[in-house]
Amino acid sequence: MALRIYNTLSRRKEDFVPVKQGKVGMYSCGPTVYDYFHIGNARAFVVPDVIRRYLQYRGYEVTLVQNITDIDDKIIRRAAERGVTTNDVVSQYTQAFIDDRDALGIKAPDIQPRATDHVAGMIEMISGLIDKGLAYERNGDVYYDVSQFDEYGRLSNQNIDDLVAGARVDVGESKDDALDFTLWKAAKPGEPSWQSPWGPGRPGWHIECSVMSTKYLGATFDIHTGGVDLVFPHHENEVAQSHGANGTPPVKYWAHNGFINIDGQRMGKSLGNFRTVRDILKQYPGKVVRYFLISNHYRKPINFSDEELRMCAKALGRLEDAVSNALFALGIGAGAGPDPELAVWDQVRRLAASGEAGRADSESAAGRLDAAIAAARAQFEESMDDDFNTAGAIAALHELATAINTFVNQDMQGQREVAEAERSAAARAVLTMMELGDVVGIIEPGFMEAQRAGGARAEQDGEGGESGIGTDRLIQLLLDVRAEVRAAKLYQVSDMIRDRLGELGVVVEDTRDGARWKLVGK
RNA sequence: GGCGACAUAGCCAAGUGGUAAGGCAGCGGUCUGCAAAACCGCGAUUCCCCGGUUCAAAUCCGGGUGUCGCCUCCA
Repeated sequence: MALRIYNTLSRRKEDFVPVKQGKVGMYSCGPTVYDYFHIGNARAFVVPDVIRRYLQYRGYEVTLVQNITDIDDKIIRRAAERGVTTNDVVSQYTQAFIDDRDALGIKAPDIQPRATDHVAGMIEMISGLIDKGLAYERNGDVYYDVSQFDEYGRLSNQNIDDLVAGARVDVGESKDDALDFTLWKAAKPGEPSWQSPWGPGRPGWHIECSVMSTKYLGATFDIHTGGVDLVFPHHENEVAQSHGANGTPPVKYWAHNGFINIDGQRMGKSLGNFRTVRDILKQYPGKVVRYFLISNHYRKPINFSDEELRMCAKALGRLEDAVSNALFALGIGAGAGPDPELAVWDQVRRLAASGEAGRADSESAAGRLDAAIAAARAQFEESMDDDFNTAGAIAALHELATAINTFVNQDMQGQREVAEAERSAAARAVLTMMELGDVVGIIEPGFMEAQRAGGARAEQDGEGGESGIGTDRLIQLLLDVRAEVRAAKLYQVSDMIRDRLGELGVVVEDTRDGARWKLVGK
C-alpha cells in the first residue's frame, strides 16, 4: 500500500510521490530563539522528526532542513528587556533549543540554517521580486504586492476579499494594499540592521524560509511542515514569495500539525498558559513526553495534562518491560549470555539470525511468535502509511508486547530447556520491537542497550565506577544472598533486602528463573 | 462575518460502508511465601442529537447542538 499524506493545499490525503524518485526534501519551520520552547512547539518539532524517520524506514533518502530564526521583533524586545545584546539572547536559547530537542529524542536536521547567515540571499530574492514588479519599496520598507499573485489565499483556503476585511495595517506602514506583507523592514534606531539597496534594515518574517528552502532544497521540494497557525499568513506568504521568485510552486505537500491545548484552551505564549518542555522534563523523561506527543494523530488537537503524561509513562513502560522480560528470559546481557564478549544487541542479532522466521511450523510456539511479529509489523506499516498514524502504530507495538510477554511466560520462563528455535524467535521479536519503536523514536537503542540479564542499569557503572567494584555486581551479590535466605524461608530478611533496594530505586522482581532487577526513576 | 477542525467506554485514543483496535484506571481469575511483573476474562447492543441514502453507516448526505482554532506576533 502506498504512503498517503494529508495535504493542506488540497485538503485531502494524497499518494506520496516525491519530486525525485527515492529522495525527499523536507523543510520544517524551526524555533525563534527568544525563549525556552513549550510543549506545543515540541509537537511541531517531533512531527517532522517522525515523518523523516518513517520515510527513511521506507527507504527514502531524506534531507531535512530546519531554520533557526535568530532575528525578529521578539528577540529584539527580549534583549531590550534584559539589557543584553540580541546575540546573547540568541546564543542562550539556541543552546536551550538543542538541549531540549535532544532530550525529546529529536534528531538534528541535516541542515540547520540561521536567518542571519542568509541576509545576502534574502536581499537578492527581494531585489529579484522588485525587478519582476512583484514587490515595491516605500521609505526603506519593501512590500510584496499580493495583487500580483492570483493564487494568493489558496493554501489557507481564503478568498482575497475576506482576507482584506480582516487585515490590519500597522501605524507607520505605507503599504499600497492592506494584504501586502513586509519583505524588508527599514531599521529603527538601535536595532540590528544590514545594509541593503533600500537602506539599512532587516528581513521580514517570511522571507528567510523562502530563501533557505530554495537554497538547500531547490525551487520545488516535497514536504513542508509547521503548526496550523502558520498556514496563514506565514506559509501563504512563503508560497507567494517563492513562487514569485522561482516561478514554480515551492512545496508539493504541506503538512500542518494541530495544537496542544491546556484545560481545553489553546496553549500560547501570549496567553501565558504554556508549559515549557524544560519544565516538564523535570518530572518526566523525554521519551514519555515524546510518547505523549505521538499518542494522537498529528493533525488532531491534544489536551495536555499530568494525568495524560502519567498514562503515557505507564504505557511506554509496558513496551520497555516486554523487551527486558525477553532479554532476561534469554539470559542476554552485557557480560552474560552465551558469548559474554559480545555487546547485548550483537548477541540478540546473532541469535535472531540463527533461526529463520516462517520456517517453524505454525503450530509451534516459535511459529506463532513469528506470525505475531509479522502481524505487528504489517499493522505498524499500514498505520504509518496512512498519513503517519502514530496512534495506530503504537497499538501495533502493544500487540507485539503482549505476544512477547505471553511467549516468555508460557514458553520460556521456568522451562528446563528452551529450544534454539524459540530463543531465536524471541530474539526476533525483541529486535522488531526495537526497530519499530525507534522509527517513532520512543524506544531508544541507547537506553535499551543498557539492558542486561540482571535488569536495566544506569550508564555510569560499566566497569566498576569509582569503587572499582561495580554497582551491578553489588546488587547481584545482594540478590544472591537474598536467594539463599529465601530458600531458607527467612522472608523477613529477603523482604527487607527488596524494600531497601526499592528505596534506592532498584526494583526487584522474582520470577521462576530467579530474581531480576531494574532501575526506576529517571 | 469568512475559513476550518473536532465530538467513539470512567479517562486517553484508532477506526471513511460490512457489523467497535490499542493504552490507562477498575473488577474477577491464574501465577507468587508475599509483592511486583505477566497472562486470561469482564466493560461502549453502540460511536453528540434528529432525519435521509443503502441489504448494510461510527463511517455517506441534510439539518441541529457543543467544544476549539485560524482570519493579528504565535507551533
